[in-house]
Amino acid sequence: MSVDTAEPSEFSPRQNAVLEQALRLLVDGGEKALTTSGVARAANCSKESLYKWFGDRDGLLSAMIAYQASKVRTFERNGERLTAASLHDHVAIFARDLLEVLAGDVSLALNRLAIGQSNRDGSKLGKLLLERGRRQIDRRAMALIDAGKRAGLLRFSDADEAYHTLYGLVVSDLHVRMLLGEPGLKDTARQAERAVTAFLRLYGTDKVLAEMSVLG
Amino acid sequence: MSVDTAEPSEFSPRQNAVLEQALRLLVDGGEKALTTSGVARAANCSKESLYKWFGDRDGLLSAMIAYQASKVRTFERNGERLTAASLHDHVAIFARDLLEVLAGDVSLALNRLAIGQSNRDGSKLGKLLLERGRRQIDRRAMALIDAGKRAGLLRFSDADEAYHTLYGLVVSDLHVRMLLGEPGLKDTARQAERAVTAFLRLYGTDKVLAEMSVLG
DNA sequence: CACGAACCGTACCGTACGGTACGTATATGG
DNA sequence: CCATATACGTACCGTACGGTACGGTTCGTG
Repeated sequence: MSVDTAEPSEFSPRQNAVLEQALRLLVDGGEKALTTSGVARAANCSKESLYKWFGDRDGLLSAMIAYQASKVRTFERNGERLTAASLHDHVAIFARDLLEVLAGDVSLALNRLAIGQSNRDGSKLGKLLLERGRRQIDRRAMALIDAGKRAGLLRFSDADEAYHTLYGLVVSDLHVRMLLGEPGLKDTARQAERAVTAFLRLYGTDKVLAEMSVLG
Repeated sequence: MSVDTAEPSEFSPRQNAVLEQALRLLVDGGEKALTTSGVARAANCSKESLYKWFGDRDGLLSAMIAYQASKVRTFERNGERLTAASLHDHVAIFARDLLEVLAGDVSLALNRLAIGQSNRDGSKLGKLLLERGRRQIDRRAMALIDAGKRAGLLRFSDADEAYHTLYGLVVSDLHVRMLLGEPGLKDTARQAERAVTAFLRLYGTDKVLAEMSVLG
């Protein structure tokens, strides 16, 4: 297992600026618009530099994913003591954040890119996206539900199973629908609230369930 | 609202054979391998016929989706009286079928194709895929949970909400992971069973819950 | 049989992309 | 002030694709 040191800056500032422009091109026009000439033009750099820095086009794509992942930082959980109410709130916030991340322009564009290439390159980009992009949010969620269990508020045998249940309740088919381009999927608040209620009903201990029946 | 007459054969047999070959090319090599010349060669037809039948490349892609959707037929529900046990079984079967469909070679390839093009063509293919490919399975599920409600086994106010919850419980992030190329996601039986249990716990009436606590 | 429609195979065209090479400018260091 | 490195901009090359044109073949029909 490799050490998890997210290098402070995997690329030089100049290279970061180039990757930023590349992401912008990708978001605006899809993969077709992401040509090496286009990136060079948009970023005011030469194609020769592009190839020197990133090897080839696939290297550029990988670098874009790595760069974007390095930008997203999910704040660490503080060690406060959880109550039924605060657990509910934290899960709700997680749900909303998750939906917000998945619905982001850049996230959607990168997922589309990786999915489009996944049966050509042996899903190299897909693996990268899952590892670099999802680990953060996974860890945050796992820490949260683990804390809920330690506080006697959640009950489960397999934390991974519980997390995937939560994920499914929150996201449902929204991610794929957004990836397919379906518009007007912005009512995240209601969706998140429903998911939290269902999750707590499934995995909450009596303490939590009592609180819920009082409130709802 | 348009009449839902799935024409017995939207295309001629010859054209169906061509579309079959095109799907095979797409499944094997991804979008990059799906060239007009390649399709013509694989199907022993001329490019001229291709353009005559389908207009242009996008027309071919749309035709592939329509053709594949027309092949998938989900048997109608019979009107038998539901019991707690048979409801459980039917939902479990639905869950397994859903996962099996989503994990299919052709389904994954077409979803990847539509997603890859979704921010270029105004998500024309994505819309097509959702409308033609999902309506069948949606209707089947809605009919099932409606029957469960009429039999006094399920309780919910919004059938659409209940269905999306079931969908999320069954699929979780498996679909996107498969689209990204993650291998070894074949343990559908356990996943389906977990989803059914959770769904019935959320939406089952006392009748169902009693039965469940007896069984496990 | 003759005619025409549909179709096959191939050759062809324009374009656009990935990748490379070269000439020039800027800056850093001795 | 010179030398070296780095990077910019442009031009260039090979290739491969979408789309079109054309000659030859099959087949149904009057």
